[in-house]
Amino acid sequence: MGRPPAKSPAAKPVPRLDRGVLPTLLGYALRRAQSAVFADFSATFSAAGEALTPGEFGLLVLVGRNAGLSQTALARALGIDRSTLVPILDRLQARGLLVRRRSPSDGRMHALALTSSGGEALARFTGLVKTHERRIGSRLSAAETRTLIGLLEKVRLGARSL
Amino acid sequence: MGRPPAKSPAAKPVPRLDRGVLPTLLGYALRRAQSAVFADFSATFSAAGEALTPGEFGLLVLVGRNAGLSQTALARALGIDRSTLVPILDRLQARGLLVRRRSPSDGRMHALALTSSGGEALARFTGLVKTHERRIGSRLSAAETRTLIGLLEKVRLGARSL
DNA sequence: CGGCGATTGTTTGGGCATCAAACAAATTCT
DNA sequence: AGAATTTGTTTGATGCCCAAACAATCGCCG
Repeated sequence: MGRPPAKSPAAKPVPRLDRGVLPTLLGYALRRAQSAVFADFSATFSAAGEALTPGEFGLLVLVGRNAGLSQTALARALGIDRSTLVPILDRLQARGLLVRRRSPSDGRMHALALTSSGGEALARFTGLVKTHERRIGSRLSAAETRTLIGLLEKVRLGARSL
Repeated sequence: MGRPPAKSPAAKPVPRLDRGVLPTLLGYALRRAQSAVFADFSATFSAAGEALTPGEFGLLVLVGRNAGLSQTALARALGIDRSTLVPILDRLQARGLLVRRRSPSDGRMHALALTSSGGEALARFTGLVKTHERRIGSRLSAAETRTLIGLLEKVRLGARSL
């Protein structure tokens, strides 16, 4: 499938370009893997007629599991600015997946919560994520997957320059 | 500066929020590691008074190592659309790091090449990247780093849904 | 108890990545 | 020669990201 067996002598040279040091770089491998995984995530959802990004999934899980979370706390957990979170919540709220309720104890805060339909959607999404995870981990044994997650965690901690 | 050592009993509860299934997900670990690594990359460069993204570094390496590369070939290698590449090259060219020369053999193509100053800059950048790589890999043995890169490659191949 | 400082969510403004669609110029195929 | 393809570009639409400024609200402290 790479190229027509041996037909046209030099239809498309496909020069197999030189990547220099890149293949030895951890950051490069990470970036490429991340990109492929993101594409697989998107494809898995759109194939099921759903639309969601990994970030939105993480957000929904966090809100679903932590009742009455504030936007600032959520932004912190996601590692993004509070102002960045606003349009994301707007969209999710417009889709009817979550609501911003005024906190009774503190009039400044919004207590975030999934709607019932948001809860159902999250269950559905979680199923799709499991399918997706099965695919991206298909070339790894269960032990390798655990190892990988552990190593990624070490990288994350080592990178801390924030 | 983090917080007053042990003064007020419950100044900020910091509720340690529940991440649900997220910690078991490979995609989640990947995304978090990627984010931290990106931040470390930026910090490493800006601390040295330079400014570059991982993507730009990869692009420069590719152009430096593959003389006369066309924009379409480069976009393919980077996994982005040719139209996305245009403003990126504009910026790099404006910084004097590379040039678009018209190909003598094919008037449609641009033969990309680093300028001499671009070559010098790339050498400097490569040094910074090595520093950065040392930091993000600081909690890993050399063997673990190799293992990690190998596992990431397997993930990338497994994810192929393009 | 009244004002001041801190916190929260939001708006605005700027930057950058990404894709799709449409186009002119150049090349290649028929 | 004429048609089809390729290449780089422009335009338009999303979306993420941050910083700075702001109104509303809360909490502390005099």
